[in-house]
Amino acid sequence: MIFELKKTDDKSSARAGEITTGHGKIKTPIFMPVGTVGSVKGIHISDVKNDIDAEIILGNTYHLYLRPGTDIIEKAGGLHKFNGWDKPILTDSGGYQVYSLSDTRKLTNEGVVFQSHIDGSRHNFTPENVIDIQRKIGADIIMAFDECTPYPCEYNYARNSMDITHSWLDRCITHMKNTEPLYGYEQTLFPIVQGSTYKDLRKKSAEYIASCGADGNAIGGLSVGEPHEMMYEMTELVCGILPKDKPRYLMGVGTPANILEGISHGVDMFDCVMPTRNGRNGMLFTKNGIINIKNEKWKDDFSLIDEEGDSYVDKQYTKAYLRHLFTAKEMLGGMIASQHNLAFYLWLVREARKHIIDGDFAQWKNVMVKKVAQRL
RNA sequence: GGGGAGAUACCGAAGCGGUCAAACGGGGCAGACUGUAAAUCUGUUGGCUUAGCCUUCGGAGGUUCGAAUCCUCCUCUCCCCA
Repeated sequence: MIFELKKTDDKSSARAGEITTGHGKIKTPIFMPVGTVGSVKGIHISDVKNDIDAEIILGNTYHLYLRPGTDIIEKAGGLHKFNGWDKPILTDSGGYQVYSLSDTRKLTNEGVVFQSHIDGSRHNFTPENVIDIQRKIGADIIMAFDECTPYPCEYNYARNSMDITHSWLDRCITHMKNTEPLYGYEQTLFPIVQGSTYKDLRKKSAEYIASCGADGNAIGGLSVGEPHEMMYEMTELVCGILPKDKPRYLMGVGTPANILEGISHGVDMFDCVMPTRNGRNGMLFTKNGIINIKNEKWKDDFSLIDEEGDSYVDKQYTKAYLRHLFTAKEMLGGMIASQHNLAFYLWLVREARKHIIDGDFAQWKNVMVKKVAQRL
């Protein structure tokens, strides 16, 4: 994997760059749609590619391992062949499930035993087999196995968890070196900074991760309920320590405003379920603010979903019609909203990149952050 | 024509003397959602000057300290038989 910095902003830490992978290039900053079980929920792969113009999507180790099972993915020839997405894929390691499924798992220094949310069966995840699974999935970017700590989190728990995540990282790096990609293209490991909301822990973790010399680095354990200012503060602190010549990935973030702030602090990659999940639940993100399309006020608004939107759904359907679909519980409603939201998120990061290159990112960002957070 | 059942809030439907402004569904309205156990979940749903008061359980009377609940009459609906 190669990362090339194209431009750095004068008035902020924002950067424009380009990542080259075995499945093509990614222009940064980038938003990566989440496709947990191998599908970006509700969206055809052709629309992810041609309408939304996504450059890379996510998959999830825990979920794909449980279903359809690593053997099926391997038989298919990897996730790219299985779902038909021929651009880069990044897989999360299951570290987020250590957090989100905390009621049904047991964490030790060795790894994590999960009880399947599907059938209750027990499954052992270690840094080593998580790498093996991701090798078989065939992700271009592989995430290290970590614990995403909850918020709030006691200092001692956060410190101990960070130490475990670091030790797991060492084992991931070793295991990456001892294994080979299965499908003929390079796979790159991203380590993950943890440390909850404690500055000293974040600093220590960022220094540790920086010292590993990986081709890209991630910031985890944020956007789990902490105040936005805290998230920005941690992001800024960590980005100041992580190497400048490697891409930085802020995991699980976020709202359009979160993403713009993240970019201004030097983040290059983002992913979040928000455009799809909130879309399925009737929330539309637009450059002028947030719409709850289920609200009564849209019932006879026959204007287009988003006059300035890039997706064909924006010009194909009206707000009143989309509201009707939600009211009638038609699945097309969630699909349209998801597609609109993803197209908007991709527009947002492309526009950010343009402004970084043009040199007026900071002032553009300050205006946009306010606009996109408004309630319409 | 004969026999039977019933009328409760936006709709369906419990309640069968006080703890009933009335369970529970649905619908309506609003909110939440951040490396997806989510096409899910939560709140709210008579009015008002809201620790209280006012008006509501088909209509009109009545019994009772007290009625959605008991009695009388009326109106309407549904089912069965002819």
